[in-house]
Amino acid sequence: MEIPKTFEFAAAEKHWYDFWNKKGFFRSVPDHREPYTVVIPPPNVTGVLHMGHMLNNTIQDVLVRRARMQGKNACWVPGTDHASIATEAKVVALLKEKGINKKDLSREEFLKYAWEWKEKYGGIILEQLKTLGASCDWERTRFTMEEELSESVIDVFIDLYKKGHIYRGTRMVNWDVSALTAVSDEEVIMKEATSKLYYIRYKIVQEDSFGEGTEDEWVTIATTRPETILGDTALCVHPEDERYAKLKGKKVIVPLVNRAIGIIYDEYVDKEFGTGALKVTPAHDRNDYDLGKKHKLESIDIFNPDGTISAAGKLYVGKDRFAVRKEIVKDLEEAGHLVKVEEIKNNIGYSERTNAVIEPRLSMQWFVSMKGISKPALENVLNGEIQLIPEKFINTYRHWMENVQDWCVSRQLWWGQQIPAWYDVGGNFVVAKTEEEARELFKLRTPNSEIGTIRQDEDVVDTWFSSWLWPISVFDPKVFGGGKEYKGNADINYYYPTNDLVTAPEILFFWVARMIIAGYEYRGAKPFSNVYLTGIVRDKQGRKMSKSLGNSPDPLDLITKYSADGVRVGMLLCSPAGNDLPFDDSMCEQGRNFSNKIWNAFRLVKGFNVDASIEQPNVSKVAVEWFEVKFNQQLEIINDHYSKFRLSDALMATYKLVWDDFCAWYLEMIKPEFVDGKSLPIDEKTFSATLLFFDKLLKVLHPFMPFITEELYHLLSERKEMDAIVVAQWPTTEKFDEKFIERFNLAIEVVAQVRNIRNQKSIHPRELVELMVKAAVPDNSFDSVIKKLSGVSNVNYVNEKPIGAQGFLVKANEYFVPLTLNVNPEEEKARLKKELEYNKGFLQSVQKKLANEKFVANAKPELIELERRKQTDAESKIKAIEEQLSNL
RNA sequence: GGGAGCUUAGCUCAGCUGGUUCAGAGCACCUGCCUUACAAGCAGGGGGUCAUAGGUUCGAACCCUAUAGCUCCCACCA
Repeated sequence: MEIPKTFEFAAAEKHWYDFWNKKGFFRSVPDHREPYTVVIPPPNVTGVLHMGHMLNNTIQDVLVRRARMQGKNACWVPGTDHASIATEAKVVALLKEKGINKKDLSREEFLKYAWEWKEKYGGIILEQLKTLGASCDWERTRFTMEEELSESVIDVFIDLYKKGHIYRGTRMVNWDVSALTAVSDEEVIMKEATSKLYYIRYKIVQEDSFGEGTEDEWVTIATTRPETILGDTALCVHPEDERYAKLKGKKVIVPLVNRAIGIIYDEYVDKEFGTGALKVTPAHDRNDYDLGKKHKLESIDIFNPDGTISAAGKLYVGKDRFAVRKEIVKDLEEAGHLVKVEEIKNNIGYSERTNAVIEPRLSMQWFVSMKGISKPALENVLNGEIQLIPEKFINTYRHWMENVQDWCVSRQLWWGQQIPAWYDVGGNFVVAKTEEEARELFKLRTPNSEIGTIRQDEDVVDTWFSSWLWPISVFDPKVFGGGKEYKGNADINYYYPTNDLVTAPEILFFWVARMIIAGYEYRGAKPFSNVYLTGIVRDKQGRKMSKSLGNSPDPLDLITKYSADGVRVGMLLCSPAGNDLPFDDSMCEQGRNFSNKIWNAFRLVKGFNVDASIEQPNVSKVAVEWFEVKFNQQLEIINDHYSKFRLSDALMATYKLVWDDFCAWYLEMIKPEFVDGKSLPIDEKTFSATLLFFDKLLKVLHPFMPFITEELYHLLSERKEMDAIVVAQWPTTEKFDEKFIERFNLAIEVVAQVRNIRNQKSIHPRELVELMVKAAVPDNSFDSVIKKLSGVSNVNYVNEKPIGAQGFLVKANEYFVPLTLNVNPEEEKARLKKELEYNKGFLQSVQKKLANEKFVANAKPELIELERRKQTDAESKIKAIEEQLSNL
């Protein structure tokens, strides 16, 4: 049967994925083996696979597959995240298209739509991961908002509240005017922008006057947000600023609204910035808020939640803040209050989810107090209990943890876990799981009074407040079972702590840090031992791949075009941990070509005719011996790369082992000759050794290229029912003779040199040449190799340089290829002279080193010995070249 | 404004505690090859003042200092 020239991957990928799944190879249940556990960073349930996921999940799959082959009980838990803001926004938008306004729906109705939509479109991404080959235990698939997991979130909220780590308070929060919710500091993205700085003058009046200023005196302030003057309640200057000494005992009038406000003095003001005078709007600026608290100022909230001016603003009511900014500038100018406008660079916060400009807003929210509970999370990263890879992220992590701010966890949304707080009509609240429990708590508090209707807090918790439990709750949704005595179920006791977490550095604080915090709080142990932080996938121009730029290829298209194995290899080829990955299709092409190379090596081996009666030729014997050694040497290197999470390096070492060592050298050595239009048969010994090598190589390749390796594993030999490479044993390293490789490398160099001469002289591949060797200590062990691989008919050992031959040197040995034609003495002379010059220079530098007393005194003995050897080597080399030259 | 890191071949990156296993790899490039496993290939080859300037050392890509450029993180200058 004719085997196709290229690997037909599409059918094979589907076939083998189904096979693995059906046989339950990805399934993990606790047993006696050592566990190896990874929890997936749950993608957004509404998400679609993008290049970042591809990189991330390829890495996880490589780690998981290798661990599985190492005999560990590998468990990779998949799942999705409910992503409250993103999903709610999506559902709201979808409803809008249908002509339904969220405002017209009850919470229950809205949630019904949301769930319907989740059931229909959610989790597509998990299906897509299967095409990549992800070996997750799909029976363990979890969703952060499923009932059990939600319950654990509520339990944890209540528990933290009881412990005093959660509090409710009015704070200045980041308000997303588009999603109509508070967001945490981490969800605000600061971007530098060029803004206008408006200089606006306020009229000065006597303190006791009420607006009717008589003096024509002014004070000018600078602001980038002129619309907020509607909420001004003071003007602030530096206490030592003489320019404003005249303000003592005065007031100023807020333009347009004509409200008289007082002057406060505070060192917070930077005298150099603007005019040194600052308007204070406590309701709409974090600093102003602090000033307001300090100086007991009134706070006027001039905005509605959606960013329009509220009634309290008095003017422009109902209009959007940015429209008002334009309008008010015009009005101020007309009224003669606008002094000048400057351009400045400043930072503006945008919502991570909706990209709306964040509005600082005073509101009542729930917070997690971070200082106390985050302590072990910092300590255990600093002391190496949890490793960050690459290490450079430790600094960032520490900085964040040392300056950690309280975490605003309430969100004014419906999609998520509803905060378990209950209010009575008087606005008093208790934190309880159910209404009944809440009532009891109220009763305990005020035993004598009647509890009327109570209502639950409308808000939900931040998504990260649920996903920070992920490494625990996927195994034991009870998390802590409501008490300290809770020991956890069998799963969590077996799988926790997990081993490796693979994720993007962007969510180091959002998620990773918080999982560590929750891990120590609720399991008294780290959630994982290693955190592998991937880079960001960028396009050729270095831009981040994003939907809006349209510069991201569709991963599924890539898989169709280059095969899943090809794409996996492509992703991993140049992505050391923490390095950005400049993505290019050509990398996948390289991956695809590699899998084709492997396929063709298989075609060759499969085509061998075995003849048990023939003896093993010497060249094959040497080849087998050499590859045995080479494989062990390389496997050791590959294992070492893995242990350091250097996956690109592990892949490259594997790539070269297969392509160069196995295909280019080994197979070429053992390949039977071709005579009379037919390939000669191969001996039994060599053949079985080759199959064994191939088998080992496939295993080492498997984590990177699961599909083709499984296919070939079965094509290479008959396999039993449950014998599959996915669960095969990772090859063990055996002792090897490094010296043998060194000796063989000399033969490789001779082959390369002869080939070079053939190339230069355009000698046809089928035309054989002779090779003569002049060596002090002849070693003919590799003559058969040299003959076969460089088209040499005979290797002759001689004492004199032959006439009319082109020579080269390997170490101190001289080699000659006699050429009847084509030898140009002048060229040869020039070549030799150049080589002589180089060696003389080299010798000189070595001699200089050895003559240096300080070097001899300070350098290590081995090093000096090495230098001495170099010296004698160079000397004999020079002698040989000089002889050749004189002979010419 | 504070902090961290980076700068090595056309591109992407290795180069461990200073010493030819120190100037490397893959891709790209150039030159030959349609040699019955593979043209998605084979053989060979050319590319680098290791960002710049000083210093330490017998010896520096590696250590120190300064300079330039880039990247990221954190931060309430209106």
